[in-house]
Amino acid sequence: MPVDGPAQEQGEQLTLLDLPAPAPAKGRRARALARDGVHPAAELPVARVCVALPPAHLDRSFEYVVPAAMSDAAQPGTRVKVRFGGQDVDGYLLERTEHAEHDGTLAPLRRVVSPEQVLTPEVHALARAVADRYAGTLADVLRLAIPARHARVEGATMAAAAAVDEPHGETTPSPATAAETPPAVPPVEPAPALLSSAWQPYRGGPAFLQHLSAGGAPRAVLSALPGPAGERWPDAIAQAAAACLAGGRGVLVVVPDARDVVRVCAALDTAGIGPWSGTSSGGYVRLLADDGPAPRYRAFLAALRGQAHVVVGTRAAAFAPVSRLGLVACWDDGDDLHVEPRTPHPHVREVLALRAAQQGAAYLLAAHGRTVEAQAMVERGWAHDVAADRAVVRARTPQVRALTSVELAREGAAGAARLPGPATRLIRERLAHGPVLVQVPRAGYLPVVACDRCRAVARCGACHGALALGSAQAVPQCQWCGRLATGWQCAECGAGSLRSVRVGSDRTAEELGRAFPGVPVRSSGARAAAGVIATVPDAPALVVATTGAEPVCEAGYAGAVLLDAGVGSMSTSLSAGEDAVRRWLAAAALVRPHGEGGVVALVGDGAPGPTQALVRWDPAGLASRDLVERQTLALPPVVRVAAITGTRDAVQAVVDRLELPPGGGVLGPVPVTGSSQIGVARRSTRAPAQETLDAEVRVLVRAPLAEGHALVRTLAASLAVRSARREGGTVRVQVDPAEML
DNA sequence: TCACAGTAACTC
DNA sequence: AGTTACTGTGAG
Repeated sequence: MPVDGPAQEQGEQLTLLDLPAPAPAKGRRARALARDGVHPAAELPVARVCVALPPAHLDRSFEYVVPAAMSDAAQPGTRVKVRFGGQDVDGYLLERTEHAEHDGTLAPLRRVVSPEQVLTPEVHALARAVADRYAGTLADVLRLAIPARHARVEGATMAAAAAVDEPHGETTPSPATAAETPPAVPPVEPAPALLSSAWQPYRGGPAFLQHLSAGGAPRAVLSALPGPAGERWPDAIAQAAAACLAGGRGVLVVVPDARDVVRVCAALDTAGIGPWSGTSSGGYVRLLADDGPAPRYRAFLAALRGQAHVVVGTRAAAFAPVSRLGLVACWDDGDDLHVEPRTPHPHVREVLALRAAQQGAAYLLAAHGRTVEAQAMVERGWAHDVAADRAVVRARTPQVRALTSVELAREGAAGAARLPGPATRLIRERLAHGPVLVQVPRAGYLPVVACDRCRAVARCGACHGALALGSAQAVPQCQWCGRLATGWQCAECGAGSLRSVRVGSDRTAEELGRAFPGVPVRSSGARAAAGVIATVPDAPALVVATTGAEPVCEAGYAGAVLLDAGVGSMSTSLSAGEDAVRRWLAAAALVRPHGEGGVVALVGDGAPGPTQALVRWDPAGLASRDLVERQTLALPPVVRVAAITGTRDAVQAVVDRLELPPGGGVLGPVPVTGSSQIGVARRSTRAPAQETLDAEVRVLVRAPLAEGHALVRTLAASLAVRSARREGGTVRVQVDPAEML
């Protein structure tokens, strides 16, 4: 490989001899470089490079001369090292051109880091579109899209890759032709019985698959049904993948977490699509940050080289280079794990939508619940609503009962208990037939503690953080600064004793153990002793789980109890109702159908809309009503909104420069309180009291959807000015902010 | 007069 | 971001 050795030394020399750059005419450039010993590549001597630096005003390409010695290796999409502003920086070679647009002297590329073309033209276009959609930079998005290089993995798989791509031992692939005509994905013939069984119950389901395998680009929002093994959502996705492969195209599946990746991979196995073996071509790879750098890069390369035809992964996998992409699929788009925590915070649902449009791929959004954004896609006519008839829904789902305080009034005092009589009786009855799931909305043990006399929430005397009580603790501890609240006194009334106002999952498990002696109790959750449990056997047991950590029971739970319905469904967040329904449905979908005795009880006073949506198993109806409301209130997703959060002066400066499009407007600034301030407190060392409450404000800017591009463009421009001028303070921008108000 | 810091501008 | 060029003040 002539990439690392002589080429690098030549680069070093060049910089030493480089001229101060007094903007000579283009003809002189070649002569100057030749005098310095650089021979520009005979063909396409100019490289356009994206430098991997964060500042917003650097979000454009820079041109470099390609030395002849690097010409073969310096292909579009490779990682390169370039001299930029007096230092060596990493970058991506975007394009080779004949002539430079830049008037000054071009510096030479210093080094081609590896000949691997990790940035494909498709992913480049996607990353650009995502940056433009989210007021971010290409460099920021590429940081999310392309995993860190792992040289050993690259080296180890190089020979094998060459062998697969070029059976006759040609080690220098011709990238130009490879990009234009990617290797065809050989059609896979799945077992016919499995081809579409999971799609049969849905109106328009078989048609979607047919369209897909015929090479079309249908778009669907699927209301997933609970079902027997082989017909659950992972099977539906696997069968769609099989249909796509049958048409000779590749597949990308993005799910919220690693557990879902495992489920989809298992379903792919049963659908006749095995894991990529590493030696041959075909099969799926899993692409997760959780797997660590080496396996992750290995999977990335397998997809890049067209060896693996299916990629299953978590949010960053939305950018995976799948050759001949025919289908992008996302499971449960309402899960906030689909929002990238790093700037510019793109959402998988939107990334995949941009990608499907750019690459002519089919689009599948599948979930038990329904987000307003998905509903908007349906009502806008962009995607088909693929759902089962009401009769099928009723046959497949458990009976749902809402045990609200009205329902329980005749129970008297016992009705107000956290686990009222009817719920206890339901659990006892269902335990005779199998495991019963108990969903609790919060982890831990007595997570919120209040004054015993006046019921004010107990807060830390030093920093005002919320107090919590761990299971082995007698003294509550501050969740912000960690101090033990010994000798606590209520700031409101001066009383000295505490009580719990919300009860967590650990405590629930204890209480249930006492209420049902002899019944095994298992706890599942990130903070449970056994962690998150994947599956439980079909045997009588109480399974206590926090939301999102519900184990699957292959035979289905005999019943489920969803506790504290009011906790999640009545917050001030815009999507609180939708989120609550999504969590409830996730648990209820694990329960046997009504015909087999499956019953679900929702305990507590949830908001009426979400409660009805669960009882009627109609999340789309709720989403549709929410969408109407958003329309009348001019709220997203009917309008484009961006939240600008940070120190007051900095936010103000950014807002003042905006050239709002017609119909656009500014809301705020308002002081920020609550969770986003906790983040600040955690980051800014100790002594949070002063700094934390220091003027953090939030401004919301909005514009009609048709002006969304203009809004984001002016926002990006203002941020570019901010970074160029090095304005002080902090500013965070989030387009489509999840939490509002 | 030189020194050094604060700052403005640029990076192919 | 990081580097360099260029103002402006200060002590000698």
